[in-house]
Amino acid sequence: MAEIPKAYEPQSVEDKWYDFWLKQNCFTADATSAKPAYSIVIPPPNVTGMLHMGHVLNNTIQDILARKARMDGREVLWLPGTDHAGIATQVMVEKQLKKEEKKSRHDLGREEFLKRVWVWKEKHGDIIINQLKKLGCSCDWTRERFTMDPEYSRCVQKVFVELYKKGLIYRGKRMVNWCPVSQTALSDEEVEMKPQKGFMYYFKVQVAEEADTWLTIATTRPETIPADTAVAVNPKDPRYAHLIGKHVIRALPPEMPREQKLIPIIADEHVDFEFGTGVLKVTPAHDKADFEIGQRHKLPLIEVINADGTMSALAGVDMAGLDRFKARKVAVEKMRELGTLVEEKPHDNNVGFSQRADVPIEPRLSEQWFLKYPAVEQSKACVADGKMRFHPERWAKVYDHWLTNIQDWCISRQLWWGHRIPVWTKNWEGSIRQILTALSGLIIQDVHPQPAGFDSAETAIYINGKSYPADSIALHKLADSSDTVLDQVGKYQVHVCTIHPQIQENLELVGVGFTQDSDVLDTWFSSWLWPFATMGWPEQTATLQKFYPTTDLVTGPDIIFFWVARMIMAGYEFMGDLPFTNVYFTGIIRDKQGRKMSKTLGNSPDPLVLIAQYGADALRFGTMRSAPLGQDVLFDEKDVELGRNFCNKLWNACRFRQMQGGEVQGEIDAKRLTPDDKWLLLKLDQAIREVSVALNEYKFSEATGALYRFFWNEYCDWYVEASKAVFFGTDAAQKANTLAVIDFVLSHTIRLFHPFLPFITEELWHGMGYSTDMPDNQGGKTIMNAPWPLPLEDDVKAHYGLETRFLDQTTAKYELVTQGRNLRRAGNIQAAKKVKYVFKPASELTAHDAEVIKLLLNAESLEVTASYAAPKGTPSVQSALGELFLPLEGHIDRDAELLRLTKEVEKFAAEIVKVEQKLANPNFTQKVPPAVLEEHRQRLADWQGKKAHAEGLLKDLQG
RNA sequence: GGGCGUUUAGCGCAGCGGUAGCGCAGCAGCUUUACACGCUGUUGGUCGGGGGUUCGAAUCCCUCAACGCCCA
Repeated sequence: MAEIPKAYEPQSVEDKWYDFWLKQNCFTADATSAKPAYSIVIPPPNVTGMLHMGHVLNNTIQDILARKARMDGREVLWLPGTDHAGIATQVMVEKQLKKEEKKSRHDLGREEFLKRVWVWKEKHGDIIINQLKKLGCSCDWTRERFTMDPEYSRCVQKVFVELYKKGLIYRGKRMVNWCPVSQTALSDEEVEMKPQKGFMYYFKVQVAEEADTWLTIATTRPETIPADTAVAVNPKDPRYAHLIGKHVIRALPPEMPREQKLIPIIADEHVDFEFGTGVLKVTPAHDKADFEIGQRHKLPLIEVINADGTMSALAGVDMAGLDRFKARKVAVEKMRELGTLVEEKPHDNNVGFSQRADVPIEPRLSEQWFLKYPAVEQSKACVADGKMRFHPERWAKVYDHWLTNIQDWCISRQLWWGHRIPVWTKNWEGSIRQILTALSGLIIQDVHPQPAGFDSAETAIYINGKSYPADSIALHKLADSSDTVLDQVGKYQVHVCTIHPQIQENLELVGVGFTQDSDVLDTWFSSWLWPFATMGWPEQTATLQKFYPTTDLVTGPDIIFFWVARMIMAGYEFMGDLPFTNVYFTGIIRDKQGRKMSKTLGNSPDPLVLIAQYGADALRFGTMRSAPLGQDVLFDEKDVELGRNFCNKLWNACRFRQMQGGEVQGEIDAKRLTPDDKWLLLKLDQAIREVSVALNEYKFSEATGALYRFFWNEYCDWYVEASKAVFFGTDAAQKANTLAVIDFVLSHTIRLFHPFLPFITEELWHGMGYSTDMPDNQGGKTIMNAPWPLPLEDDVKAHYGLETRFLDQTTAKYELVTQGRNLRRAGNIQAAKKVKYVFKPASELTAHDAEVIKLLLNAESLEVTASYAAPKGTPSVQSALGELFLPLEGHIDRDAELLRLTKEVEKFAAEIVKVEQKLANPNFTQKVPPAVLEEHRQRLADWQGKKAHAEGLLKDLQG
């Protein structure tokens, strides 16, 4: 720091040091290191993502953990990367295509479209990565991964085949959440429930067998009436029990002949008496619960809504082709015309929305791939028994509840961008023997050498659901066997699931007739492998051996099911061990009114703008300071401003030190330590303890709070001001000793701040010269590797004479100063006026302490006289150290002084009453521990003494 | 409907059995030779309501209420 600007200017400092760290490979993890490992994998942001406040919170925490671990002497791997984000990315490129070329993805075709996505990815995919660098993230960029990298994709495919072979993956026709806009299935977790204002429609249907009996049914979705295949009542419901087994005449579509409109009245325990009229229309093709009822009662399925959300021909002439919401209105109108509409009432209900397209999802029957989750029990147990810890702990319950009620995972998506399902299908006519012979020719293995960790076993063959060996020789042998069943000619569906490139090639050959499944896998089906697929799995790489399982995971609780739980299962299933030992769940960033950050509200500040304005350190510090454990974070730009102010304070405190000159980091002479020095060293010791404990408990706001308090309120406000008593003096040796203390404290403080404020601390570390004496790998090159400060050891404390009494004594001295300053304020003394104080010490006062008190009081002089006899009415305060007078020689503001004293007496009296009441209670005095009783008695005496003193002054003034 | 969380000074939070605290804001003053991104002093609270346990409750228990989130 040759030239010291008056205010800290972050921009150039930040860029300079980030470049330095990169050039020096400071973030690169060494898998061969002998140091204990610390590892953390980034929750991969979407490639389409832009840095928002949630990223700032999340990644600052990870960076703090990583930097702290490095200072603790650990070999740190913070593994970064991005997620291909199936729907989000595809939608984005499709939009661009439409805007720029007025084309749809179908106009281009699958292959060409995917080329475009890759072009987009190459061009824009590293935006968020560069933004993370701006924030100071110390990720190992040499290991950056993308979930569509070829190696990563191979892992996804391998996992698919393994699970497929185990029979955990199956294809099934099921109700899924269908997004009519994106035209793909969504998992439950991608559906967001939103309260909606709608209507409950009541309509009546005639019982076919009893022309006079009409049933009233309540529904929110009248457009699905043509898809009703039953009405259900609870068998215990006396209102309807006698009708079970009879039929009703479905109202829509009206043009349908009566006999085709007859649907049965069935009994089902699940029908709620209370809801609506107690009669439920059952639409198995368009409602999840109804589908299950349909399964139980073997009801037929009628689909009246198409994939794009329009009505099918089966909906009848009035509705066919209409959008589902328009059709609802038409259905109501039709029933009104028919006279079957009884009433419509406003009704609030929860409707599932597609998170991506923000339209109501449509429960839809479709053929999808499902996964039965593996390693569920182990995953549950590791959290339940504390092997893996959640912070805050309460998320463990949520996790456990979800795992207990777990449902199969719909892993297929009808998208183009993603990992294509590695299954090839052929509908084959002939005999199994012929099929086996043909397959044995296709399943030629090991023509291409496989990467380590992959082998030919990763192929599975199913013929009409029956498994066959995926081995050319075995197939051949089987085809040659005399089993006559093999000669049965028929129609067979053959599935080949393989990651073997040669086999894939063979299957695709013209004339062979296999076609690959057109679906891709859910994006989470790739990110659940993140903690190990990023480290070179399935090969047992050095990285994997050194850094798996990872130490911490930092993420939002909103993806506890999507991602966290699934990673744990994948960890056990494929690595045989948990993927991380601690999970820290951040809060959600909200604006200062507590609203979620959203683009539409425009309440989401751009972190890069904030960084440009205040500096990355300021943004980090402000965010951490206002982020309590497990609570949502109410973001206020004021916090960033505070962070900037803090950096400036730190900067200027160092500037002050520099301006004093002298030797850097000289030796501390224990004999020359003043009580202020000792007080400060003890406070530093306390701060080191507090910050270390807070960080171990993931209490980041507490850690920043402790540092802030120590540095600003203790070091700057008291110590630095007191040190001026030495610097303004003439004792050179004493000055040097004070400088040595300052350097000791600053060099520790800067290190304590480094995980939070990486840039300014690196700048100061070098600028102040604290790096010079350090070995290269211990802070000589960068503060990143400087040792984390440890609490002072007992022998060190003994050597420097750091007895705890210096804490109390010095604190009392500073309190005396505050009281003295208050005297002059209360006496309406002009701030600019230097005044004389007189101190009457209770015991001897050192010249140093007298000088410090004088300086802190900004006094013209401080006369220390044990025998001082104050003129009557002289304002004074009493403390443990003695009595401090402000003699004003006739310039007393009598009214102000009266007011001050009266207020004091009142306050003391109130405190005395409180303590006296307690002490007057015999139960209290008898049952309370002696120490507490003694403390109360002491307190009472203190207050009484103070009150007596103030009353004495008051009396003098009045008399 | 079930579960979880929150409720402490105007705002944001800490305290989780022994004298109610911090930051911001507010108020009053200050070109004090590191810092006005600063300095000094200072006003605000029957700790959501009610009940209980205890010598003693913001803190433990019960109950009610409001708000928020998650799952049906």
